[in-house]
Amino acid sequence: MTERPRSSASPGIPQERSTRQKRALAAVLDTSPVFRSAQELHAELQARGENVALTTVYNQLRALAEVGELDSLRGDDGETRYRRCRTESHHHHLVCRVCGRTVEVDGPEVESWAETVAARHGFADVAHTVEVLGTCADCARYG
Amino acid sequence: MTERPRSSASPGIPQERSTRQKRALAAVLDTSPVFRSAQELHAELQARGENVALTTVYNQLRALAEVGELDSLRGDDGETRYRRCRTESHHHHLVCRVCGRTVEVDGPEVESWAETVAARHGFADVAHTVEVLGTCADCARYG
DNA sequence: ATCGTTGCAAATGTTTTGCATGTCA
DNA sequence: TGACATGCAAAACATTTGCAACGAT
Repeated sequence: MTERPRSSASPGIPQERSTRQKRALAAVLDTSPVFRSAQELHAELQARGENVALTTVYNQLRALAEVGELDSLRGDDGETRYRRCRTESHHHHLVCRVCGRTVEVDGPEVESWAETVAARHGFADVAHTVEVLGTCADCARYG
Repeated sequence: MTERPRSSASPGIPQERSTRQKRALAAVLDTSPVFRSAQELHAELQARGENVALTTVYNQLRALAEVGELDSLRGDDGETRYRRCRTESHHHHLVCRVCGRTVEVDGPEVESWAETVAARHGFADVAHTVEVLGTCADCARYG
């Protein structure tokens, strides 16, 4: 296996390519403040007249989430929902169980509590998930 | 529709029945300190020589969790894991990502933080999920 | 004898994968 | 052109459901 330099790309590092489908999905995600499932996003694309295969939506969402460009959330119904990250820093979510509206919140108390609790039990490399679920003001009024 | 009193049961309230399968599953759950999936529990039953259909395991787990006898947890892999409740009161979990060991922890800070954050945004009927994931001392040493 | 329970088979629903074809660079 | 992306069809999973047979009370 004699190696030979490629023309203009580092070996092994795959190139991202811009496609209509990626752009369309990105556009939908950009205008979507709440978490949405692959199916919902796919439906939205259809509604916009963009034909993108469901498979592709899945593939993209997974890839984007892996790279950290999307926040993902697994619901009780088994669906994974995605949303574009807004804040760079670590944060948590306050989700309305009725309309799905999401507010990003941070919580120094929680961070330090998690650290403390973990340390007390000898745990290292600590990560944590915090989700607060409730009924937002609007939904409580009319729901 | 003339009504007539039944011999010994209130109408509409179903009776629980004790079966070999239920007992077997309960036994496994009793000796299981960590969260386990339906599949794992089913395998364990097989290993013990108890033939219980996977369907039944699923049915039971769902029923038990509904009644609040089991804590359930949805993992990133899409599997739901179950474990017998230990504490009556509200609590959270500190889970070792390597061996799955679980410690139950409580956190007044978190509770009040969740309340506060939700209230600040006008959310009602607040529930929250908190999970701390880390590597426990043993696994960190040898892992 | 009743009526909850079981468990097979089949359905459901989400997500992944194989692979031939399309397309950006 | 050539590597990555797409998308159909089908697989892979976890879980649920229909329903006939079973068994605890």
